[in-house]
Amino acid sequence: MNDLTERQRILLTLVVREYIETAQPVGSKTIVEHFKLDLSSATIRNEMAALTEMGYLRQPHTSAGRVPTEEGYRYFVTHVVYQADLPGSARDTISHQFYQARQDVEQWMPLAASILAHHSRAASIVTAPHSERSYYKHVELIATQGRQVLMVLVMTGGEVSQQILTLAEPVRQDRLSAAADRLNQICLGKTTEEIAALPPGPDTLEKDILTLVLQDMSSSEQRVSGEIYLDGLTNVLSEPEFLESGDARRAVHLFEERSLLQDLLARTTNNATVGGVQVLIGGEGKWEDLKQCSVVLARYGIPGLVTGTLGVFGPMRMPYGRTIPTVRFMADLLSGLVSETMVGEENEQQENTP
Amino acid sequence: MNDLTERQRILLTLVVREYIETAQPVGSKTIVEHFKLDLSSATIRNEMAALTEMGYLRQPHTSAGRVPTEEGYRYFVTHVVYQADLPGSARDTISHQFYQARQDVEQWMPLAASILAHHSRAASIVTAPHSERSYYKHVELIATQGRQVLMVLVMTGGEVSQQILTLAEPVRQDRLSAAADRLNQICLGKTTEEIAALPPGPDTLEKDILTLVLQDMSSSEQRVSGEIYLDGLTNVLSEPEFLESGDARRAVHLFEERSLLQDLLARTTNNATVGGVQVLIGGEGKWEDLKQCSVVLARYGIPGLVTGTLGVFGPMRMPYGRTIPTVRFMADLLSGLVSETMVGEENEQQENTP
DNA sequence: CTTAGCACTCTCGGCAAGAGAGTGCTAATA
DNA sequence: TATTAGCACTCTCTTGCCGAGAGTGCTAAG
Repeated sequence: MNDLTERQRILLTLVVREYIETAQPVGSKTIVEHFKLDLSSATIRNEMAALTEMGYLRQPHTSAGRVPTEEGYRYFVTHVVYQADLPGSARDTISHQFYQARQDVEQWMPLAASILAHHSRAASIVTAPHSERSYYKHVELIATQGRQVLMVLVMTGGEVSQQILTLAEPVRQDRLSAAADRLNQICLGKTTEEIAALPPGPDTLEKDILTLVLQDMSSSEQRVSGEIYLDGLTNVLSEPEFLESGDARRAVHLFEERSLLQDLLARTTNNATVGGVQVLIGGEGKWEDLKQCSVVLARYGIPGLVTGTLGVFGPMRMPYGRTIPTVRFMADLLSGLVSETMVGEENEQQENTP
Repeated sequence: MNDLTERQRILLTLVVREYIETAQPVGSKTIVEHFKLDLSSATIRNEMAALTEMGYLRQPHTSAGRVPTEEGYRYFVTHVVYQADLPGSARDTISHQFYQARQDVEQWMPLAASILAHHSRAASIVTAPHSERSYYKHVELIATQGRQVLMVLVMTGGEVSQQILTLAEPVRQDRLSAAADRLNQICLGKTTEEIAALPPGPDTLEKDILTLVLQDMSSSEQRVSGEIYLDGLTNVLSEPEFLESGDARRAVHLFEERSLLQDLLARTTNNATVGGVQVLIGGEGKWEDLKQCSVVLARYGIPGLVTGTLGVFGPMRMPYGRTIPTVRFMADLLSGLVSETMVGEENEQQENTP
């Protein structure tokens, strides 16, 4: 693959850059004029023919300019922009936005999605951090009308889940509180297995609740990711390649169908690339719905403990030079937030100047 | 407005129905053939001319069939389908789906959105129930690394909010738990004002937390609605009127920009209609982005206490006959769920066979 | 190896012609 | 008086065609 001459590499880069910007097939003349090369258009044509031969460019029809192929984008991404860094000014803006929202944990994920969408001018996906193992922290029982009880379960790491429990007969709030207190003493910090192994107490109310707690914790462990946040769909829809063809619908469909999205995100777990950012170009033959699209993904968090995924989705003609560094930076930033917030077990104190 | 003859009403209904189904301007001949009327197309033409004169129909161009105007849809909605009922089979299906998810409170809203989207074949909006007044229920403090503390605040009704608190110096978990316990004893069931009026204690940690609690509770009170759930965007995007024109983008934009959405939803608060379902046709001159669209909205919950909004968004050419009853039914269903789950203060027990 | 020149190919916008759909009007009819 | 058949008219949509424009590939010369 690396059989490109220096000039061919430069040329390919120029074509990709130009096409990304204009969405028009780019011709030899355009290149010469636009970039003031000391070459004639005929030379460029020869080189372009070579690049086309090699599979990096293609022509929509005989007399049109060239358009990058998936291979062409791939070359561009891996050899040219992959190592690019986010400009300091952008880093500062983003950090600042997060600093302002630092208190409001619930804002983090939507904010991350919004920033990603805005900076990459495409659609963004962010999943909330998710623990592979759940540790019991606290349960709360709230009496509602009739025989129904609202259970709020807090797990270490701050994951909260709510369930409704219907009892055989009404129970007063004070008895519920007492039951919750006892469970909290018994279960604090325990894993699913440890709780399951506890000797069953005499109280049926407590047994019922424990069952529900276990169910909740294990279903949380079985989930692949935390909640999914999306933003910036409009950015994608306004791209020319989506305006007409029905591809837009297919792409949005992928976004709405959570199971498909999960499938896509799962990809990052197995298949990590240097620097953590992974670029899927044109669905890589696996996702029919992503034919004309690219996805830039990264994983964040503490590997093996709490992790999440974030990424950007857009047309194949995507400003990778800005998207990739942004995704990388956001992943680092969220990793930082997660490890600061992560609840260690009796971890040493650790100073952190803001 | 009611100056329509019986035959004109029927005809208008037929035209609207036909157009909703085919998305094509409907001509006099089509009507006669399709509905086997004992009239000639010439008669239909005369009546159509009259309806056009009155503003219920219009012609895209001289020699095309007729298309309903906004007025036409409005007539159709108020005089024809508004009172329609959801078929029993659909009611059963929906009830069943909710019954299966009854335990999982967190599933309710996404499920409602999904069902609405599916049954109305359009995009759906559901806001989580939201209390106008917050009552303190429980606070949970979780030590994380360094000087940061994760605070989980549970309010009556089951609203949960999370915040990060950065302390002047590290504090151990047991001290945090003690502080939380004290606050929970003092504040249980209190409103924002009552908590604000409490005499300040000596402990700075507790004071800090109380400040944050108050801030959280009042910001929750100031919000107009709970979290917003969307679904079924793809349904809308695949409608022919959105496939081409850039209107799709504008509509999706409305969906993404939460502030616009809030604005739209706020409408239902002031301006309720009989039966609770409100239909906005063509933006009603107020929302430029909704030019070609309609929105069917309803409010659910317990008025003055906990309420939420739900609705459907689609092209003006929407199957109102199915959408309106579905929205009404879902609103009733969610109202039921909310009032069952709602935490009364020492409310009497009340039997409820499932 | 580079470049000027040229024939060739393909798209796209404009234009005209014909088909098709649907209307409005008029005059005849029940 | 209400309905209907008939007909001329209008407008859109498709098709085919033409020429302009853009870009290429090839060849031959520098």
